[in-house]
Amino acid sequence: MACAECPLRQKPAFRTFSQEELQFVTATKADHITVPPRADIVRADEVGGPVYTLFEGWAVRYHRLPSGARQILDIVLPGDLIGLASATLGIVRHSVQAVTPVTLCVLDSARLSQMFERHPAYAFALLQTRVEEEQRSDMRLALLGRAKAEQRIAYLMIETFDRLHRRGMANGGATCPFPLQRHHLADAAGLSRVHVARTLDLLRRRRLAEIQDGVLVLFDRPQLAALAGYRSPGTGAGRRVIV
Amino acid sequence: MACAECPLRQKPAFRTFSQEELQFVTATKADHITVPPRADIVRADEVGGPVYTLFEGWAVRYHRLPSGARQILDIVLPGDLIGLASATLGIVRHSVQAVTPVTLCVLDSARLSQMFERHPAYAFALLQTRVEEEQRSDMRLALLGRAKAEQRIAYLMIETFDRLHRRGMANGGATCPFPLQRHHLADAAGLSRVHVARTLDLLRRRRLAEIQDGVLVLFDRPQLAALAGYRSPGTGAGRRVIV
DNA sequence: CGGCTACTTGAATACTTTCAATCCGCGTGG
DNA sequence: CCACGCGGATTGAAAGTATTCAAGTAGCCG
Repeated sequence: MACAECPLRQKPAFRTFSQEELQFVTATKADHITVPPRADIVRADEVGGPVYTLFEGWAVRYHRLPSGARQILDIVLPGDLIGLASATLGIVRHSVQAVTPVTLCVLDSARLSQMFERHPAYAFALLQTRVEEEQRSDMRLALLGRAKAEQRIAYLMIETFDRLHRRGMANGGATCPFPLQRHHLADAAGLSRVHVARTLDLLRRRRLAEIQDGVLVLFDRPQLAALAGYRSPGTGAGRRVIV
Repeated sequence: MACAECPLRQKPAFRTFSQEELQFVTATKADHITVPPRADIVRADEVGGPVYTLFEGWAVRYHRLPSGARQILDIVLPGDLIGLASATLGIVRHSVQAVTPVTLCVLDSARLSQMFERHPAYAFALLQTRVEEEQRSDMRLALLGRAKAEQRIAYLMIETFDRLHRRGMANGGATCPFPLQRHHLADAAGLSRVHVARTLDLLRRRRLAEIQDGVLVLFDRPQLAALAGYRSPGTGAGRRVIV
């Protein structure tokens, strides 16, 4: 798959490239690989390592605590960058695990500094994307620190739905694929599996949303958003960078 | 205060500048202002707005939930950048509040894109700094999602101590200024004030650490770090950017 | 038909919050 | 100079919220 034909690039979530930038990215792409579910794409404390773009499938970025507990830091969706830390700092402190079968574009991380020299606008857009991620991360921080179980689950549902939607992966309505299982949600929301199950049950019985057979359905998005305190991201002022 | 003489720049936490970069920053600095405790430096949903460097004093970055609850997203220490989101995306979703009297360097945010064009190495270092912040943010996420109250407080103590230490603000030993009050800690750790008080009491009686009259004392750093699961950041491979 | 994994349910327990009362230090104004 | 008010800290008790432990169900695959 050549970058020029990449279907992801055309989705509203992503920035449009200049001709030169596209050429640069194409030259930076080194490979195209596949990873099975449950396999680690990146391991914490790994040194060096390439940068990837998730092309297809879902993954989770997570951190394992000394106690053995796991915290999912973010859900990685198609178009998201993986391993920027290893490219900039030389080391990652988190791991990334495939949830579904996953396809990755492998990028030559050594070319990152060249990108800064030759394509400043592109580099700036990369920074923008990081800042946006930071804002999402801030919301999750507030979620874990101050929200109740139902709010946490509701928020994750809507946020993920919206992220997919902007990538053209939510078939119009209020439905999208959702391959995460109870234990993924638990580790993402800072809850126990049991409590996640009860909370999902609650949301379903209130006719707000449900997850059934790998599909998320938002029955009542306005109420769900109100419950979760969710606000959709601004009017696409800064658009995401896909590398 | 001219940037060339800025005492912060020489601390180990910060990157060394080239002559041209220093000149650029000096030209970017627009003003030098002071803010009293409890005042907001940045307000959520503000559009535009300048970029600041915290020159002196402490501040907190926080997010207010619809419920009225507050989550402190990060502690802002001297040398930290404030308001990068407004410069890159044009809008911030968090607020920043002064904890102590605070002095700020005001920077012309419009020059940020020029920086990317003229000083790619500097721009790259800025990205590095963001990635480092992201790693710290990841740890806090894991803390709020999966750690017990004592671990949360212990972690915040050591991390903050270390950050100050690298800025030359922890007088050698195991002591540093700590102007945050119980309610700040509560909002940072996702706990109630009452529980923070009890937890601090516990840590003091176990002779691990205490906060007394605005001063943090780490009695037994190794045990405290073990309790919190704290790992000091790598061997300064990527150094922070001060703007 | 096992054996596996994901999910569900109930009860007991643990952790944290909320509420309420009290104390303390500090600056103000009588 | 001292009473007063205020914000912050402390303490005890009661109420929630979420976890853990323990069974038990359902679906899938060899």
